[in-house]
Amino acid sequence: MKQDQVLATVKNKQLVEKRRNQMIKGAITLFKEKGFHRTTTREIAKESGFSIGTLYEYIRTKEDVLFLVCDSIHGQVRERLESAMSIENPSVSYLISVIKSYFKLMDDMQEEIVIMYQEAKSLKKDSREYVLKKEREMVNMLEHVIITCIPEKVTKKDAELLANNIFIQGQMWGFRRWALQKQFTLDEYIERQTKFILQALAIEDSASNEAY
Amino acid sequence: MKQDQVLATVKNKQLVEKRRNQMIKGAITLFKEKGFHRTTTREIAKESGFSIGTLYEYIRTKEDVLFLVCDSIHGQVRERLESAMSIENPSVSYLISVIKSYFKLMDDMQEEIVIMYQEAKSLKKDSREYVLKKEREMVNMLEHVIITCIPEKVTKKDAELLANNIFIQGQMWGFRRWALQKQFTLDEYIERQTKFILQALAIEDSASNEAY
Amino acid sequence: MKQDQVLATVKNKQLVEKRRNQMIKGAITLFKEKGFHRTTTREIAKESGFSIGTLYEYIRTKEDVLFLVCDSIHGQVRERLESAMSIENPSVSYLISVIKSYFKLMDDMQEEIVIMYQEAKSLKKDSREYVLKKEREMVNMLEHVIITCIPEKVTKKDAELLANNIFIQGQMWGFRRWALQKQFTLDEYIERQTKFILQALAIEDSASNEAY
Amino acid sequence: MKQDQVLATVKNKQLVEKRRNQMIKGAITLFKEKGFHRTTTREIAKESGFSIGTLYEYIRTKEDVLFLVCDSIHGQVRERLESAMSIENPSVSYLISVIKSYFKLMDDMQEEIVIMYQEAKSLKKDSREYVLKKEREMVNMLEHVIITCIPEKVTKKDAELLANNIFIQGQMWGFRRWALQKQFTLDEYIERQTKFILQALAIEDSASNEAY
DNA sequence: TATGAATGAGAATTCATTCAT
DNA sequence: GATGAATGAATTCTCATTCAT
Repeated sequence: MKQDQVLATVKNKQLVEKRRNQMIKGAITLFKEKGFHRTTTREIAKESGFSIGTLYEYIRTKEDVLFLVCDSIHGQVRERLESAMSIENPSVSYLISVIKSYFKLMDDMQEEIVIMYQEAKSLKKDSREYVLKKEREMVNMLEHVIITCIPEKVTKKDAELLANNIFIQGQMWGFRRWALQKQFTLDEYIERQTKFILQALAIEDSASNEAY
Repeated sequence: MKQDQVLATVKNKQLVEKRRNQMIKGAITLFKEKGFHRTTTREIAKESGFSIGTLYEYIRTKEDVLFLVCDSIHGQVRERLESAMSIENPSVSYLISVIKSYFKLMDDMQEEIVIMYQEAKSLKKDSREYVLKKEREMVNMLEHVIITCIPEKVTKKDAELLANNIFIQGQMWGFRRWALQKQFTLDEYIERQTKFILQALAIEDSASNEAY
Repeated sequence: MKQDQVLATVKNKQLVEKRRNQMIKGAITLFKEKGFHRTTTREIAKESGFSIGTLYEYIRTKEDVLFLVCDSIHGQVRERLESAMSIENPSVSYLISVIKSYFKLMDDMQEEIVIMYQEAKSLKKDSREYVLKKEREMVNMLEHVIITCIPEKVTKKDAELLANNIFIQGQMWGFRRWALQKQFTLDEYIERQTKFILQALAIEDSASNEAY
Repeated sequence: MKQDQVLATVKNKQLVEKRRNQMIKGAITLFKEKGFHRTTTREIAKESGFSIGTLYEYIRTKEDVLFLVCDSIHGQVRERLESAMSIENPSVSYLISVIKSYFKLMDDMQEEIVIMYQEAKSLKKDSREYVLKKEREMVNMLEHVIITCIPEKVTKKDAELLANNIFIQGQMWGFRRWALQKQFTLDEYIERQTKFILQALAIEDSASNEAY
């Protein structure tokens, strides 16, 4: 984990991890409410259950908190995505199930995703690139599934674009919830988006139906 | 235009419009560089070519600048989208041309779109809702084109989802440029996304090819 | 009148007087509401019925407005006090009637008096001294009445102190209205204060009763 | 003490009290010179011996400083008045001594009294009412002494008015010092005012003389 | 004379960060 | 390791005053 990019004064590794988790939890709660810029370090410290002095024993700057938050969110997303992908053999229905898992995951983590979207630009170059790299890895995971599941249906570039499309359609669910969640239930949304994807690839509906 | 939601001390309407345009231009330049929060009102005034005092003759609060910027961007997008849509009879190739225009538009306005995405949440409730309403209208325009061009191919809900997909795919081009613009030229991106869309609707490729 | 201490750009004397009267009227209205410091020159101009530019054709600084206001209030008080004093022969009942007139006057001008009390210290040295001199003149008028009406009852110093007492008892009526005006009607207040004054001078009550 | 109406960020109660006392001292010095509105928070901080940041750890707004100052002055006045009143049996000479103490007190605190008079109106409703209530209590203390010392000489209403008169005659000494302190020494002022009061109540001079 | 747009010094307040205890 | 008081640069916003038209 590249959490170590963020320097702590405290040496005890376990303690650092424990405190940072408190911090991330507290910060996410606050960032959801008021965003990064409108949240003060004092508030983060308080919400995390320790003093402002202690907060600064575990980070160097306020931006570090944002980085830890982004990193943590990515970690969670990745972990869950990996666990959804680890087992099965490549097949259309496996692809469908991965898409479904990903969309459900995005539903669970709506607010975290919104935070990342809106605040990541406040990271400074290095951290931002690190976060983007992580994101790219996730898109690559989707791309990989597409390629392995339906190799004869897509070119590399198709898969790439498709992976990006799926990726942001998942984010869109949370990001544009005020528009989408009025019109669709999550299952409906998943079903329809999946149908579009499969049809775009000229994959028979039957496969889709089976998967459900 | 609901620019009048923002109160000015200065009475001369023409002057207000002129100065606000200077202001919007200056602010966009700065917001592109450093975002809304990191830009100071003094910088905005300077970049706009007048003093801080003058700035505040034309707005009430810093947030007003953001609102004016968002409103202006929406206005531009809408105007160009309308001019791309006004003329022709509904047809598949017309649909294709609208999609193309929209994507090109999003390419032109990449940075403005990014600003809106990342900063609109800093608007307070009223303004935010106003901006969202404008956005919804634009999605509706796309939806309307879809429905009128290929009525027999889509249900209302299909059209709705599709319009949202197209909408964010356009934004994605700017938003995820670091990923996409390495892999695709704009034309390639348009062509491939269009292909996916048409195939998803089981519309013959020929139509697509014709349009190009 | 020493209004000429305040310089105007405009030369036409009549116009200057007219505009200044508008100005004083407007300013008093506003000062009553929010005090001198919380009132802006723009508000004064607006309330007076002309533009900020015009305002500054008739004064040099904001403080000038305050001076004009204080001067005007004093002028009014003095004028009314003089008219209450001009006619009669000295006598106890004349003294009583002057006291009564003065208290009634203070009742009429409560708010103006409060303004003067609270804001005069914002005048700069010169103006403040001028205003204080005017005030002293008014106390002198009361003192003069006392001395001429009851020469055998008071020494010079007694009269002086008494005049001051009466002067501030009149102001107190407006100044401490939240306390006094709950407990006393104006007439009652006048009657009781008069009684105290006369008794302090060992003047028979009969005189007081006659006067009423 | 209702100093707690003013919120501090700092938790240590003793420190809060210490710093606020520094602050009140500094503020009074400055308010005497230039009044509340012309004094900046930075000046207050500097005069108090700490930084502007520290100042704001102990208050929320500039107005809080004014409230603290008024509250403190009232506290001092009350304390001294109470200590002047606590001991003796009711009697005319006791009344005389209380009046004397009060006038001496007003002499000592002239400038503070002037501050309160001129600036209290800048407090917002809640605080202003709180301050007025305190003032009323002080008048009540005087009234109580009057009633207990010379019950057969005054009605309730007489006592009430008298207490108000004494109260403002004390304030007048500082408030109109430019007029009074040229003509009278403090002792002379006290003696003469006392004489007027007693005569107004038809109390023999002998009592007055005894008391001196 | 009248107007009102422009100016910028100045004010209150915030908040990330440090450091002595 | 933990605390929280202290700091002051930075920020938003105001408003008296000027001056070209």
